[in-house]
Amino acid sequence: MNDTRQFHLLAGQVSDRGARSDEAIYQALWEAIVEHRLSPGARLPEDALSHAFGVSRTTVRRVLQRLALEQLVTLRPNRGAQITSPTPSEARDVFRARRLMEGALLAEVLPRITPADLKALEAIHERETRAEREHAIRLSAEFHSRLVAIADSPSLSEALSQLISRTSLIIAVYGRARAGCPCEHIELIELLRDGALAPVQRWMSAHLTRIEASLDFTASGDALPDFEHLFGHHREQSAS
Amino acid sequence: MNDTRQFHLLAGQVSDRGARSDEAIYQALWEAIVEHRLSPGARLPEDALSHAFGVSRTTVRRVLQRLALEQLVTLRPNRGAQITSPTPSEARDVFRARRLMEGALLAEVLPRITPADLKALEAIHERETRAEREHAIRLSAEFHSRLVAIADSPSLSEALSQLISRTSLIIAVYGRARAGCPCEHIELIELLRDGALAPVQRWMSAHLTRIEASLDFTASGDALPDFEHLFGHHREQSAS
DNA sequence: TGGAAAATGCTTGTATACAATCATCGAGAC
DNA sequence: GTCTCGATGATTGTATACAAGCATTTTCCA
Repeated sequence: MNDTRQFHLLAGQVSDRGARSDEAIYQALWEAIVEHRLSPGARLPEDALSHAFGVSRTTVRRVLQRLALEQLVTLRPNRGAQITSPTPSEARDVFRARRLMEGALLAEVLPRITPADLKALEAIHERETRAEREHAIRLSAEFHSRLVAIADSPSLSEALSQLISRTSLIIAVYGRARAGCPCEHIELIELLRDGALAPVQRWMSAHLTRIEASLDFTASGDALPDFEHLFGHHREQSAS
Repeated sequence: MNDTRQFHLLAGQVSDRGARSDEAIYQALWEAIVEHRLSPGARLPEDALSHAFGVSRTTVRRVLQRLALEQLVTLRPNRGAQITSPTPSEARDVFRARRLMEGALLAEVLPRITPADLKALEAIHERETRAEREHAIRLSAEFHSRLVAIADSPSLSEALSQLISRTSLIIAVYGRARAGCPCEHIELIELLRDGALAPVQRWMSAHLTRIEASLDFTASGDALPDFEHLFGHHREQSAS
């Protein structure tokens, strides 16, 4: 019943509609997914989204396809889109991939890191500790993204960003307590300041393993989120 | 003048049209790009493609968006799609990313490799040496894809596959002689058989660096490929 | 009363129509 | 003769219409 209002709050964030609204809609959905306001398994009817964002289904569909290629939503033929529920094996794969990539990337990060970078990471960590649960999850992802960005390799940054987003999804399904303890990140900053590669790599691997170990793969994780409360009303009934 | 016929030959490969033609069209375009039958800079008019493949622009557009997200084609607003011409800095980044990822991945490959895997790699190498120039490029990409697949990590395989495809694009623009000497791959197979990690990693890094070093970054690389000869005529004028 | 089959409603898949934007070509003025 | 401005053609961007598919519910029969 009235799916539309569920997404309206989401659409509220979208200011510049009209020209190139794809990016805005993508951002809104991406944040909602990463911040766990949209739970895995949630259905994403094109009609409701198009109405909420004030665009046609064509535009919504394009954004959904992009999210699907990034594995954040699953597109089943004739069944529509829903937030991806990673399987346990997919989850383990993502952590393995992250351990490998982030470990290797740190060797590129360390020689390039500047005091400004450390300051930026500290700032994110600071906000992490203060933020609400939801924002903390996004900020934790932002911390890792920012870290790998120091390596200055667009290809690797993008690949890892996708893995990081998917991690948020995994935590949404299998996470018990909070996601990987943001408090831990301060330890990494100290190690980065020291500048020794091996300890940094060891810490990162352990960090990711700790998060993975904190998961409970027995949970099912099928939920129907409350879209109405999520995105609020973007415009009344509208339409001509 | 009649762009349509340019793509018809491409469409000829697409047998199962109708239900879920996306994958077939994607494959056809992907192969044409990787095999250098479609050169960087080539424009991809939606109308011509839709006519050649016998589908609507909607379907073509979806495939083009996917290729764009994989960085194989570039989508400029109101200007349409064209095969991506990687910049020199993008090219260098791809090689750096590949050195890093493939190097790290080999540590995962080596413990898992089986005699069957070695046989499969040998088979690809065999076909590489016999194939025409065009197919050799695709087979070289396939060799690397197959190699990383042994690590059994879907996430990493997909990420690396994209980098490998982009490498083909880079060679198309900046390559002088043939792409990285397929003959070299036999050396890697021998090293893999030995089973020592360090030499394998060293070889791979050197292999990629050799390919990169063989490039000429002074070339511009703007060309308009002959679509008609490329894809042939898929169906006459058709349409109702 | 329980199960199965059919019908209805809703959602997606595809194609097409119309509007907007850009590139090209031509004409005119300096 | 060259440069600039205007018009025309082609291509893309968006929205909508229609058809096809799935899910649910209702109804009928055992």
